[in-house]
Amino acid sequence: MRLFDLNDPQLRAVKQTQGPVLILAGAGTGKTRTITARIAYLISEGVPPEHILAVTFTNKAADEMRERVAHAVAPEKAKLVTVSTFHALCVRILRQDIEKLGYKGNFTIYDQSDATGLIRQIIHRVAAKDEKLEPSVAQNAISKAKNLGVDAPSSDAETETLAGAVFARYQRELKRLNAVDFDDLLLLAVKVLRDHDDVRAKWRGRYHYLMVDEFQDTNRLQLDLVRHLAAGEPPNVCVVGDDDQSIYGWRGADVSNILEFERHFPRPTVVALEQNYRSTGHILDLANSLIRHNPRRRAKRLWSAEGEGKKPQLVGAPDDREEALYAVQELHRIGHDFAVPWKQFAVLFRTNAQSRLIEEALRERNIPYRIVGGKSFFDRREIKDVLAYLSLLLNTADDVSLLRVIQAPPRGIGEATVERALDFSIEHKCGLLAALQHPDFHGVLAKKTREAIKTFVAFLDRFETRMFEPLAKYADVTKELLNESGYLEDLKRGCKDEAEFDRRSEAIHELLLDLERHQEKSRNNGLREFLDKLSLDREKDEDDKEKDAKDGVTLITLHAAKGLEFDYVYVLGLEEGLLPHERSKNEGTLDEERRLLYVAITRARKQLTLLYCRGRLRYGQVLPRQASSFIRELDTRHYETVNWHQQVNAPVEESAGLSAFARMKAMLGG
DNA sequence: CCCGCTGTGATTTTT
DNA sequence: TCACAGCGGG
Repeated sequence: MRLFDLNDPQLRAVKQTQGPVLILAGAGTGKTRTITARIAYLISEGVPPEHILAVTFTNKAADEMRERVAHAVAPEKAKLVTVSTFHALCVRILRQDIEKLGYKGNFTIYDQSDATGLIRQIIHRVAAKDEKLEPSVAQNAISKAKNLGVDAPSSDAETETLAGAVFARYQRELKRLNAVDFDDLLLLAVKVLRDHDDVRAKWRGRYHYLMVDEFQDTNRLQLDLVRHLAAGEPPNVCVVGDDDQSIYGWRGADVSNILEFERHFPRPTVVALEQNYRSTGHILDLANSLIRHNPRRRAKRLWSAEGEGKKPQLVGAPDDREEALYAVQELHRIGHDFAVPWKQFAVLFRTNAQSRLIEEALRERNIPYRIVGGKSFFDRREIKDVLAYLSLLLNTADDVSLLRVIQAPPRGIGEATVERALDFSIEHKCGLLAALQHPDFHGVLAKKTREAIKTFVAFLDRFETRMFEPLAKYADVTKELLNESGYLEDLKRGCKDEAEFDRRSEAIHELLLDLERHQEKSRNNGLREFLDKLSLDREKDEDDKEKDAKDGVTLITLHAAKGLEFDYVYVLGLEEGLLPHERSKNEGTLDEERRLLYVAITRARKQLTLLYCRGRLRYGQVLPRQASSFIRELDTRHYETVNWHQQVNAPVEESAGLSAFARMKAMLGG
């Protein structure tokens, strides 16, 4: 690592290896480079690389850091550094020590939708006829509680409520299924470290230097985890983050972790990185002028050595259609006139629904685009089905997977039978698979159903044996399983046309290829690892080449844009009620809304356009809108207001009549 | 089992 | 308006 590439504060952060260190890394200030340099420096100072642990939130960040470490130090040393996400780290801890908590080591990890399904089931079972509870609402509440370290309703009174009862039941069911959800990974890891001195000692002995990225996004459990892992007195914990970019409070992230770092780790070295290498001056000053209005924050001021640049623009459009047309027309013009590749442009918005008008406008002009987010590869039905088969073979107590598998394909075990088996399993406190096989259960069934169950159970047995035979190839066995179960046939039957079946079976094929590659690399226990990795990393790694080659405008939510940067950025919907969002007023999270806009502004390298409209089509009606109160907080010296009527000199389009109408309507409404 | 009807609710979503 | 879950009928 070339330390002379670093600026003074960065260098200070790198060289302070002992005790707690807080690096306040403003947007675009070279955070990752500083962390990487610090790891390299530790190694150059003689710290064994296997004693270094770096924790991130996303797999993407972990991959990136791993790669950069590999470039900074000798490969054989880089390999020994542990770079992991919070969740993956917890899986490692739990795979070794979860038995101390009464789970089995081969537990299944439920993703969001698995968990939702289970909660839906439980509500169905627990709720009285006149009671209603949205599964997602319950799931959110449960998640929030768990993120605070609570693993059961805190009082009898609470258990009396439907939500409380569902919570209690959900935790109990998970344990019975030998399954954990994402929050459990943290919760249980903290628990096992907290309650078992030997476990804590083991993990503390392993890592002597801890680094945590995006510390402003940590929740209470994650802070607890760090505290349990941090060894030494004072502990060598280096956290990196930016309180101004804390935008995940609604998911349990607790800014006070970074704001009150000194309380958790006394007498830290605090270094602020303020020199920004991304944006031009006006953009940074605009961002500074906004974020200044937040009361609780660590003072810092981004600056650039690269000059003022172009002033950001503020555009007020008559309605959302015009807003979209304006943004697209502008980026089209710039892209065209200056031959800027489309991937240097991004359109940012608060809610996913806002992307539609932009999409339409881009399509009209034949401009390629990509939408970040949306349905992932692993949410696809056929992929979930195959993974359910594999999970079930590894953990036959996993009823959620069993329920999925039992009806894909339909095999003569219908809903009624499953319902009865479920009741039986609850009554007799056994798993669903055990219930299906129980002689007492068979008593009440028709002969045909009994036979169907026998066939199914025998089928599972057979493939369990084959899958875990020595030298068995997982991918091959799975292929046979999908054929022999009739799954593929059923999949084909369910497809509208040949093309759809090709798409779906191709997806499965890809998955199995991944599995094959994975098994070749890892020795034993490879299937569990494979499933773990998939549950924790939803990103289907497209070929990097493919990704790079693809050019297109990025359409992305404000949240998802954090950490990214683009030459030209358009931020839509700076309106009261949208940004800040309506709900933030009730929830008292105006600061976080402000940070959200701050994050958006600081994404731009060269040029920034902020847009709002006076009327927005919502639920079929044009509603009058007011410009965001945040606009008043922006320093007028650092942006210019675009006069709509003068600016819009575009060729008259078919939309002209409509927009005049909309404008009139908006005027009348406002 | 599949389809279409009806009612409902509608931020953000690293893992 | 629109998407989607939950249902009743064919």
